[in-house]
Amino acid sequence: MPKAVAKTSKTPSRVGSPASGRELRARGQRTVRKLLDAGIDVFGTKGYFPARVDDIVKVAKTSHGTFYLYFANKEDLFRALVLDVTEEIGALVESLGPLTPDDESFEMLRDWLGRFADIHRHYGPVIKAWTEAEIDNSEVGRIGANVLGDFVVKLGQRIAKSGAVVADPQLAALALVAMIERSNYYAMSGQIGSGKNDVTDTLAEIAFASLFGPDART
Amino acid sequence: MPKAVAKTSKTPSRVGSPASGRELRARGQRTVRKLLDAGIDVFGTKGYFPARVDDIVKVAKTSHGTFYLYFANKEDLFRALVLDVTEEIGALVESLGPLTPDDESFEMLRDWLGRFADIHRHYGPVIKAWTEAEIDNSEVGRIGANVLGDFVVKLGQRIAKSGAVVADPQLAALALVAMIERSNYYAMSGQIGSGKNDVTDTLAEIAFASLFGPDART
Amino acid sequence: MPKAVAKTSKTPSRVGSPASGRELRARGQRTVRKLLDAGIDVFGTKGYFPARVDDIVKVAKTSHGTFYLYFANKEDLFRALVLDVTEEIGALVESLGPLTPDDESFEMLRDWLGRFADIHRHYGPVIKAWTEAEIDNSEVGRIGANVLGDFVVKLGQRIAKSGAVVADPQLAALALVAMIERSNYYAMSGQIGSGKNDVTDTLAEIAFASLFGPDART
Amino acid sequence: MPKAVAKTSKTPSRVGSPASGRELRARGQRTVRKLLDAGIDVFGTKGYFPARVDDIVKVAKTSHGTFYLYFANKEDLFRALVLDVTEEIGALVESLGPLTPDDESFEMLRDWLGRFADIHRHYGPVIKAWTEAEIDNSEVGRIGANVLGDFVVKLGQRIAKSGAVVADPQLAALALVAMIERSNYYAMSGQIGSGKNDVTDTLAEIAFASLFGPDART
DNA sequence: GATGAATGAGAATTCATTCAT
DNA sequence: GATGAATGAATTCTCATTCAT
Repeated sequence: MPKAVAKTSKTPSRVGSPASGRELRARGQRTVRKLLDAGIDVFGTKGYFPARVDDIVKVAKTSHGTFYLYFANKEDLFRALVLDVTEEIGALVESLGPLTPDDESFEMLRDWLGRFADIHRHYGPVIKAWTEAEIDNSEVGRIGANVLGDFVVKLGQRIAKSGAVVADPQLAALALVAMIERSNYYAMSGQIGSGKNDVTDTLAEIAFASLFGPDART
Repeated sequence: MPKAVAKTSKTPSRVGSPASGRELRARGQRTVRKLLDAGIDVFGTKGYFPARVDDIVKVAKTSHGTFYLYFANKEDLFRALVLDVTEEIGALVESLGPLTPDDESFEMLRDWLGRFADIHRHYGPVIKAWTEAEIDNSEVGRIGANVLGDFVVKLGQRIAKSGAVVADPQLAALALVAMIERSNYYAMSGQIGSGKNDVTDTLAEIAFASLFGPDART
Repeated sequence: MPKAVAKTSKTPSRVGSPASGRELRARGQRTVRKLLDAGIDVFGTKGYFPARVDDIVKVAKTSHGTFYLYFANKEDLFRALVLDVTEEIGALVESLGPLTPDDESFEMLRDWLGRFADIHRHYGPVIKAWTEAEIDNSEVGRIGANVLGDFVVKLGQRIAKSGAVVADPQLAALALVAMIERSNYYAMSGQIGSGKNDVTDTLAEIAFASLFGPDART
Repeated sequence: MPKAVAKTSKTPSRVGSPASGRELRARGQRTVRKLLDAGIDVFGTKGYFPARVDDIVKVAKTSHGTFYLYFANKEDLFRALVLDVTEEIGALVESLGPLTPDDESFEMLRDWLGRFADIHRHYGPVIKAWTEAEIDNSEVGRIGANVLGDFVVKLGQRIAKSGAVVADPQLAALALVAMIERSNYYAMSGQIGSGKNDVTDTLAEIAFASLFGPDART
């Protein structure tokens, strides 16, 4: 079983510019945490653009003034969140093992997809918003693209080495990543009745079958 | 090969509320068309939320006042566009033939995906924005969900009847639809170097292989 | 019984500037009439300021262009209406007979108030709007004030000559005019259940009693 | 003589929706007050419809943003003012004593009318605008009708009990209320040269005489 | 550290008026 | 004479950001 991912409220790796360089005491840390959590909440509920600083502030039960004490603006807070996801997913991607047409590899893939789903469930809102792409022309869009890009490249390599007969491993990887990401998105937004495990199983099944055929695992 | 879909400037099926009920003369029709096309353009360039009525008006080379003569607001114009796509995709979905483990069926599927890609290329911006989900809690989100929903159901039926061994045809269908939609999205937003045909081929390949194995077609 | 007043659709004494000086043929006259009637209607329903040229045009079943063919703007049409009422009321005021503490005079007063009510019923909307006073600093307000002013003066003279014991005949006249005008206004706007005759009777009664006491007519 | 009514700057009973629920500190209260006072001023000067939020804001020496911090829009501020007047007039109406054909009762009535005039002088603009009727179909119109309605009913009861010979006490009350309200209105809008006391005296005189005859008080 | 209040630039919307057919 | 369409100036309203306490 995958080690659960989300340390919901871990103090963020880096905080927005205004506070940068400043050492935060316990109280400050708590406030920042409240704001970040509120961000996940609000971005998830309304989406990136419709989200108002006011909404975040209300959910976090703080004031406007306080918000700008720790973040330069909405995007700044968002960036902080994105960096967190990026890190988590980056680590996950690195951990993807080789693909071979046997049961063991299938299990590995399924577990791995389960961990991906865990991340998605927690940071879903952020991923969704960031998928909304070119946000304000900012770097955020690019970061997102990079993460997915790394994912695609890694999976492409695994496919290439797997001996599976696919015309273009990179493109195949891209299609599979698209499938994995979107399916989890649908699952998260409650558009699917089925639970997480079913979805994960199906994704593993399809990905595996598309490479080695439906009969590769007994 | 299917004749490409988008008659960019076909008269829209339904026009926004303000103009509703009014019979439009040639001139009016031209203006509405200019606005709709400008909408596709601007939504594609900046995304739904950052798009300003002002941008649309500039591209359409009309005045602000004229815009509100035909549409109640940005969302109204967007809805008109969505209805168009919805119609096109709905028709396309209906035309999906049975899936069988032979070359002919594979060709059929690839052609069909090609047509999907055509629609996507033209209405991409709209689909993207609408996929970006429940815009403003409006009905638009729901419409989108329905269209994709129909797609999933139809594909699910085809899979169930195909004799392929999949645990849950509906879930599998959903994953494949997710893959198809997102891959085209990546392709459209230029995040992929490869051309349309490659992407379509790969999608057909994966979808087919996931059902019948990589060796089903000679 | 008073000769009813409203020749609803008589061609207006003077038409708005754009058409001024031009001789109107039958068709034109009909159009002007439709617009004036629509004006009464719309001003009555929504009030002067909230009334839109568009509303008037719709009620009159004409086009925007046509409106401006005959009137310089909303105020111009309104002015035309006001002139009509002004004329009617002016004539009525002139016809007010002497007040004496006898039955005959009471009858006369009641009839006279009945004729006032008739005018009010037909042109009520206009009077109401014009009472809204200083419309756009225009002359319209002043016209209205003048008409009421003439009314007050005339009644003041009648009171002064009547031998009634009132401290200040002019002020008393003003108070009575206020009463008469407003009561009819309430009656017109349907805020009173009672019919026209009751209201007229009551007004006559009060006005008479306030001058000669409740027992003056037996 | 009654102590004049209007504490121009009393804290308003209820504030517009946006601020609702929020507890206002001293500073905020002052701002709301400034806006309300500015409202009275501007509505008085230009009338309800021609008044621009911009005008109010300028008079109040605040910013646009601040206005919308406390009121949803022009109508909202207006409603707040109307509620204030409503309250004041409601209380006044309750305090009207019995009418009897003697000097004391006459004095009472005159004093009472004086207090009415005081309210009218201060809130005149508001009363005027609101009397201008059903503004935007909003509840405001109805509130106004209610207040005047209460007034009419109360006065009607007093008349019925007074033993005066009037055909229909309710209608008579209505006519008198119409007279009182309108006369004060004329007085306020400077259309009358005479001072407040003269007007009040005349109103008392007429009302009294219409019930008991000109000779009821010595 | 924290907060309520204030601000103003930018976006949306309305509507009287003009124009081409 | 009549009309549908176009226009843009004037207004309303929103919301990120700053400020004083």
